Amino acid sequence: MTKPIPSQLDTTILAETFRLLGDPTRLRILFFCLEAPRSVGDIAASLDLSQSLVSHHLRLLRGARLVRGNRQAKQIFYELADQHVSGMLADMAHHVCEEHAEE
Amino acid sequence: MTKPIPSQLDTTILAETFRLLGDPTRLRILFFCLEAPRSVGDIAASLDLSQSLVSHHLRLLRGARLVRGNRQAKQIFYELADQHVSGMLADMAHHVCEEHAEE
DNA sequence: CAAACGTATAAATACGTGTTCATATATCCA
DNA sequence: TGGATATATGAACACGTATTTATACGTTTG
Repeated sequence: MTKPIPSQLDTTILAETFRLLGDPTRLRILFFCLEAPRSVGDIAASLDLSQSLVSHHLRLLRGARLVRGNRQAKQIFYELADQHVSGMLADMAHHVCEEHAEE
Repeated sequence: MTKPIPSQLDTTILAETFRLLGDPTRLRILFFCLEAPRSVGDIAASLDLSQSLVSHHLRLLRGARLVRGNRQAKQIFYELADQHVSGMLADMAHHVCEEHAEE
């Protein structure tokens, strides 16, 4: 039940994750993949982004193990990789709505 | 019990918060203030940062209503402004420890 | 009031990074 | 195998931003 301060290293690692979540485009991609696994093309078309841009962002998200891609024929379907992340995103999506009500 | 996708605007707002959390220095400041309200000088000394740098970061955190400062004589003590944020940070601090155990 | 202390602001710089454009890799189909 | 589709990669650029240095503002105490 302690509330220890994370080490500087832990903090840096955690910040790295937050940093990735801190881009609107990436966050939109994550929320879109939160509903269901989505192909790169679907993401690009649905969010009105270039295929290249989506791919670049997915690479970063993959590198941080935030998303996970499954090849299905020509397409690759991406989904949230971690229960932690998807849970947190869902919470955040919930909180962001409440924020508007406050004050 | 729905799991709606946040609007693009909501996502941008949320990303703004994540972006602020995505810097190691700021995150260290937040964790340090999570334990107790801290003066700017205390933050700077304890985390080995310049007073100016701490002040700059606090300004950003204040702007996003993530921290809140109370003047006490010459010093200003900063603490986490929002229950949401402090709760999330505590969770994160918890998760980041678990991560190490995984795999 | 003036000096001292604590904090905030301004300007400048160095660096990272989001985006685009062009091209490469990979998988399927005729 | 060759063409078509889907995804990934590389280079280049524009822009934001974290940090430093110097200075200003505000508050307390002689």
